[in-house]
Amino acid sequence: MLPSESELSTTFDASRVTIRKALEVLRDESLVDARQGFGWYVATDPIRQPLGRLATIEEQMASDGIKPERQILEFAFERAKGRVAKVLGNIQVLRVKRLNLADGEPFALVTVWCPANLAEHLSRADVERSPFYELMNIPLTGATQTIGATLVEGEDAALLGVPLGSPVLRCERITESEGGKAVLLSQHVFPAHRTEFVVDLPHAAPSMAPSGLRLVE
Amino acid sequence: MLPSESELSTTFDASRVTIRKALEVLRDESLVDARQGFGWYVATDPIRQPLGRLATIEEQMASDGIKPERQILEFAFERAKGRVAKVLGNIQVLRVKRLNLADGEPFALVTVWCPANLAEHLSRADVERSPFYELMNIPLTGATQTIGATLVEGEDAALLGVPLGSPVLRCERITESEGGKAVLLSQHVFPAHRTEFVVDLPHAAPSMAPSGLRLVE
DNA sequence: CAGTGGTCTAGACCACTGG
DNA sequence: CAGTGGTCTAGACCACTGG
Repeated sequence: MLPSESELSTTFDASRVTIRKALEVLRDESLVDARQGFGWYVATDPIRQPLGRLATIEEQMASDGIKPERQILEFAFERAKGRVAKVLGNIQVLRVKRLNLADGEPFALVTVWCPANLAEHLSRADVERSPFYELMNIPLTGATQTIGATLVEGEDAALLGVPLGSPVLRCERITESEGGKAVLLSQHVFPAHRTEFVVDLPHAAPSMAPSGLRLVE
Repeated sequence: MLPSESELSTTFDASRVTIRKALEVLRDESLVDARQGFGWYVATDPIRQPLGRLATIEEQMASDGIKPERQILEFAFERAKGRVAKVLGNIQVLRVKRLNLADGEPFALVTVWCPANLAEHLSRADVERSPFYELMNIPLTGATQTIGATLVEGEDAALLGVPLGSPVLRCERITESEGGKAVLLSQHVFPAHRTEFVVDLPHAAPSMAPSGLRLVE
């Protein structure tokens, strides 16, 4: 259950009309629902539930008062090759390369590959506005992620605003849909001086952005 | 134009908020639209007006009982170069390469370039579903087109289903917005055995698909 | 019964359009 | 500049849920 509209009104210092407007937006997205005389409650939405509810690095940032931003660097449909073809199959994919910013500072360089047939509805503005896993029209059931460290190479250094050869965390995540089918492959590069992982779960952290990642200082 | 919200409010003896709610329902149905400081008006798809009203090759086909289809081959944001940079400027552009089909048979190979800032709202599905000029959020005021003939090269032959070295019509169109600013560059390749141009206008045919083009037999 | 969401009102301030 | 839509507020009445 959510707090009542009146409570939310006082909590957020907004009129009840404005609170309702916000709630109705969420209802349009099937995230919440209401019954007259009963109240608002979280909707049991099968699609986004599994992954969407979990804390992402960006939600963490938001709750810390840090403003997360995305900046799309590349957005292209192309044929999968190499590692991507191995994971997603030898098919057409959408590749999105983006820079994640925290308070205007780059903190992650992310490339996401998605089978083209699952990405045809996506615009460049879509992926700039929302995390990828909020945009998928299929249920995401889990993900596995590997974490490593390397020295930053080439243009990645410039994009992240760190010297060439700086240490970075390098992650790969494979996100799966029902039946264990891989539907997203992503690679993430984090400057090591700004970020560290906090891994405290035995099972893989199932969110698009590493849920165990934390900004330091 | 509709009466203003205030007028409607007094006319129907309802508060402005209620009037707005009703209008927003109609807007969701694309029946009306509004511009701040201007007013509410019946939605006649003003975007598509200037060019969209003109007969396109696809409308001609439809009226002939031929089923037009588009098949997107490439959809990528990239830096303009060469001819594209010369026409649109040295900027990021969206490049879309597509195959146009008539009753399942390829009849045109089209590449369209559009400045990225005018294309951020477009998905691959969008450009597959609709002609480009219906998707632009700015008024299109005109276009100039050149028509030539060459021999088909490389993969274009396979895509069009014609032998290597077959004759093709090769067109380039520059579509402009207000102030004569070029906002679309497109190149079209038509197998000569299936198509011919019918040019009967002194001024350039201002539609995305050549309005003077006709399928033969 | 007290508390809830559903609906509505009158009024306000703002950014914006067009003359 | 007066008029517009976009957004917000404080307050009201109602039908409804659940104890």
